[in-house]
Amino acid sequence: MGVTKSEIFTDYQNKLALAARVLGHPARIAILQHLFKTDSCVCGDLVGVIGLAQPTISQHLKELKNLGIIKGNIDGTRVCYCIDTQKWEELKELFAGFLNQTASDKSCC
Amino acid sequence: MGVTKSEIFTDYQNKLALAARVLGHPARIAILQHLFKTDSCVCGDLVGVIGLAQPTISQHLKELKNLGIIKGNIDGTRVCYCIDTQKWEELKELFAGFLNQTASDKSCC
DNA sequence: AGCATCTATCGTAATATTACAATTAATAAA
DNA sequence: TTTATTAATTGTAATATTACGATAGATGCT
Repeated sequence: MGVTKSEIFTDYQNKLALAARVLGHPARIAILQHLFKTDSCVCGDLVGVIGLAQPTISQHLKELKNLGIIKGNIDGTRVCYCIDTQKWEELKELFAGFLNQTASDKSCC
Repeated sequence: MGVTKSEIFTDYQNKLALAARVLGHPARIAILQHLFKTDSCVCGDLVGVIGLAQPTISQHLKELKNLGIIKGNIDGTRVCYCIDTQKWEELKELFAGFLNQTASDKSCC
């Protein structure tokens, strides 16, 4: 086999796992960090900043766009990217709801 | 190719991405939810709860253990699992530090 | 129009992940 | 000691991911 059995899990479980998987690559973390750091639209210098080939960066940007947390805007021959602040808040809430769970320390473990 | 170029990224980027990737499967989300929900040691009923084969569950548990967020404790023929609350707090901080970044809304995007 | 620049897509190779049957290992119970 | 029970490991097939060269598409410039 080798294909995740999404159908046996809840929508929440699938949604959270999908979001986590998109964050699960250092290049995508680096891209997001750079977008926050410049705090402006980043137009075309991502390849130089990250250090991967242009098609690879394009592929990572596509996944971030698919998740919805970045937006692209065509500006001549360039494309400018920035964080979708609305979607970022939603992502934050999604993770917070999961990570803020608390467990009591049990003697058995 | 096909192998992530970890060496071009920072330790933080690699660490966060690794943690996110471990959370990036619905079965592992489901396992963690179950551990929190029962708020006690879960001994042996995970296969029935999640709905995947025993070796598959064992494999997912191994990844969660490798990340350090769950602990296992041998109890006769069974193994009891629970959340490592210390490590969970660290994970929470790791994600919070990243997710709490804010961006201003820019007109270009 | 012709050329330069930048991004997306296609094709493909290498590697990683997911799932499970079969087996092994370890303890409990009879 | 034999048998039952439970978890981990091994082996393997199917699929997904990652990376990049080559190419295509779109816009700007001369």
